[in-house]
Amino acid sequence: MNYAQIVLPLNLKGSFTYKVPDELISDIQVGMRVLVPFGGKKIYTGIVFEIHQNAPEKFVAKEVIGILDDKPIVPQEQINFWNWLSDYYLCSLGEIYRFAFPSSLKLESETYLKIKPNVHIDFQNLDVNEMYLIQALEVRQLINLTDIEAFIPKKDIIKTINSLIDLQYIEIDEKVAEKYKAKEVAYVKINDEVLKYQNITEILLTLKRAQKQKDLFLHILEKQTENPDLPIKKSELFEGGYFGNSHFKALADKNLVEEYYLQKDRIESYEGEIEQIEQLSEAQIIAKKEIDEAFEEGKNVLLHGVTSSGKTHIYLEKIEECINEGKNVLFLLPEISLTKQITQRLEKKYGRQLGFYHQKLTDFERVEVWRRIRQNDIKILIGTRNALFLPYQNLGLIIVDEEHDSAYKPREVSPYFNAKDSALVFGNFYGANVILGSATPSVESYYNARKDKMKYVFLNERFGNVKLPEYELINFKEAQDSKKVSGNFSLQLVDSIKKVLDEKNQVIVLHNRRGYANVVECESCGYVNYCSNCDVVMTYHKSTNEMKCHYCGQRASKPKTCPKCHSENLNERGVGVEQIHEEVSKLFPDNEVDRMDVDSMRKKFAYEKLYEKIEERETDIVVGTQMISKGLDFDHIELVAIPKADSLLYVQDFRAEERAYQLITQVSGRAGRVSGNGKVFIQTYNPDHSVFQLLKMNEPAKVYKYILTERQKFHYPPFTKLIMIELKHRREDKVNRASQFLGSIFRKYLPEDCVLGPEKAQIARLNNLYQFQILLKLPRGKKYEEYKKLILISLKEFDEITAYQSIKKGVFVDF
DNA sequence: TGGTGATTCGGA
DNA sequence: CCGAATCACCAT
Repeated sequence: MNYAQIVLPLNLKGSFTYKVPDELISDIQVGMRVLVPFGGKKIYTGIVFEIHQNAPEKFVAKEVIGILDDKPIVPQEQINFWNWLSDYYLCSLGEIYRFAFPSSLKLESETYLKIKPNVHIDFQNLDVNEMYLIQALEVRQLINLTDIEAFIPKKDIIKTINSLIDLQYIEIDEKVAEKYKAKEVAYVKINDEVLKYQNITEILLTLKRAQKQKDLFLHILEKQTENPDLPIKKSELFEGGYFGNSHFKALADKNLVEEYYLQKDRIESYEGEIEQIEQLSEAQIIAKKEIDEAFEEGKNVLLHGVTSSGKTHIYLEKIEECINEGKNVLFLLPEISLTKQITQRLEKKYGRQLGFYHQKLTDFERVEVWRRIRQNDIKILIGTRNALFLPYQNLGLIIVDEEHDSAYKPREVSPYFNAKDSALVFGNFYGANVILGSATPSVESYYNARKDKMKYVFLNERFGNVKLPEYELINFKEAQDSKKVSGNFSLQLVDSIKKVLDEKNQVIVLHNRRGYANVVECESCGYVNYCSNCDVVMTYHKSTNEMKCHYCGQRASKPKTCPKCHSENLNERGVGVEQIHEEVSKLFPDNEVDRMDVDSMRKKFAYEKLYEKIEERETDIVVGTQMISKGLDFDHIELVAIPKADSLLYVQDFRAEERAYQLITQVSGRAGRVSGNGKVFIQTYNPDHSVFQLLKMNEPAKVYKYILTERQKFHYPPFTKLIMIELKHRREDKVNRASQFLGSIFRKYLPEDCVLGPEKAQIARLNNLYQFQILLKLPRGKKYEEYKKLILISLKEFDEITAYQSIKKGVFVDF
């Protein structure tokens, strides 16, 4: 007897055992998709993770229904990777599977209704809904459950179906249908027979009384002879409106031309010129050499290149080398909107061998990329974190660009994994080299590189030896005391900006807080507007004149009077980016000032439009949130201003300083990219703060040394490992008790100083769920593995308490 | 008391 | 995660 371990696309621990029927045993292989029944009568697409002969003892295994692939769709390297992810991040294989696969590849059975054969239906005794359903079934034979909603009220559906089943009139059926459909495009050509055996002049004679048909025939013939390998699109013929489909049809009826179909990629590839890469600078050559050496030793690389140092040049060289060795490349980016520069350059060089994979593709587009990767049709794949799950054949190089970016580990979607760290392991499974690149590496990566776990390669100069921007700290307290301020801007800053604008250059103003004012408060009774779903005050957005909750998205209109005491003295407190934008517009009325944040970029192509506006220098000042630190590589930005820099540091998070450093450095990098005269103004009440002082020195090593010392002092990563467990429930008392209990289990197994909490989460209630957190601070190395086993035991012990099963639990490794 | 919506539980 | 089973509550 043969059995298989199957992973199902459900959030369930581990894999499930199924019997492999004898007729399938010769075809089934690890990594293939199979159809299996699960639960009541549903059929799912599972992945074969193992084939063995051990009959289960505690239950009777169901049988595999069928195999969907003729060769494995998940390569062994991916299977290893999934197992590692599930083990390291304490998440289930099912979760990973659901995340990894486009849903068109995960077929699920759908429930259909049909009329039982040979029944006599007595319409007299049916109610209206039952009548509708029967009539619909008589017309359509099969009806999908969701379609019924169109003609029966939702609440009556179950009742209607059940009663008809009781009457033995209808039955339920499960069907699995292929979802993916190739897109087909019509092409035309001259009938082969015509070309071989007939005389063109004769044909033209027969067409002499149909001028348009004749013209069309000649048009197609001409195109075809001109370039026999280039298929002619049918739609192309009708462009300009001279020919119509009737002309074509007439020719086709005479068997002179024919129509054929080709499957078309949904994603258009670049088909323009192919270009060579530019020469590397001296510094780049040295850096590249160091990378080569590291790869020889089998080491991965952290490429720390200051802004505009031309990391991309080096990537391009390494990509080229890898391709020449016949291997493929995976290029990871934190988000797809940043692809512009890199893709433009790669497209010109590799054309059709380039593929994209990211969250914005439709499902069918994803499937097409899947197939092309599987057929080894794509040499370079540019993608976001979900591109780690494509079925690569022969991966030689992985590049993780902007490796510090937090988009590599979003907290909102499960499974919770960090794509940057995972890429290193993934590369290992494939025997591929990995480069992590950034102008501001994460402290963890920097530490690992310095500890020789990776090779540290530092590119300390901008390309073409352009000078790095200069930092200037403005003591805002002093400016205020000497009355040299206008709102949130010191006169010194205003003058500096003016100077840059006078030279027809551009300015960036960073203020990392959305909305207009943080809080609207009643002056007489102190009332503030809380979100009804979350324990969070709502932010005032002036542009849309509404209050928004930034966590659950709820909106409300702005109160004109205090809802509690009806006072009209409503006070706006806390400065948001909208307010800074308004201020800047007033300070520089003759200049064009634009705002860039998630709220103003919501409209379609808003980003593209603004990007172009800046590029064409129609915009003089861009005011924005952290968004402006990414991808805005323009030649004429000479000044970056951060009017309220302290707000970047006042965040309750041990990474606050790291983040502030990264954000300021990234946004500064936009200044003086060509001129080398870039200036960065940081307005602060604490000009002596270490982060600001260190930034000013422009010596990254000192910044990292400072942050690492702090981290070591307070036992934070990279010196310890953090695991955070979050419990959520609608009822506060229940989740409170549950987290106390879980905390006590942890304390039973782990040393006291490893367990912190439970505590109310910073946002105690989110979307009507109360949340509590337990933080585990664990030692690194061998001890960690030991402790992790104990954590697993603890979590299992907790799961066994039935009363707490309704509590939602999230486990975040490397929090 | 039966019907409805919410909660819990098992799945191979 | 999904559906079946069970539970809790309310109107009749």
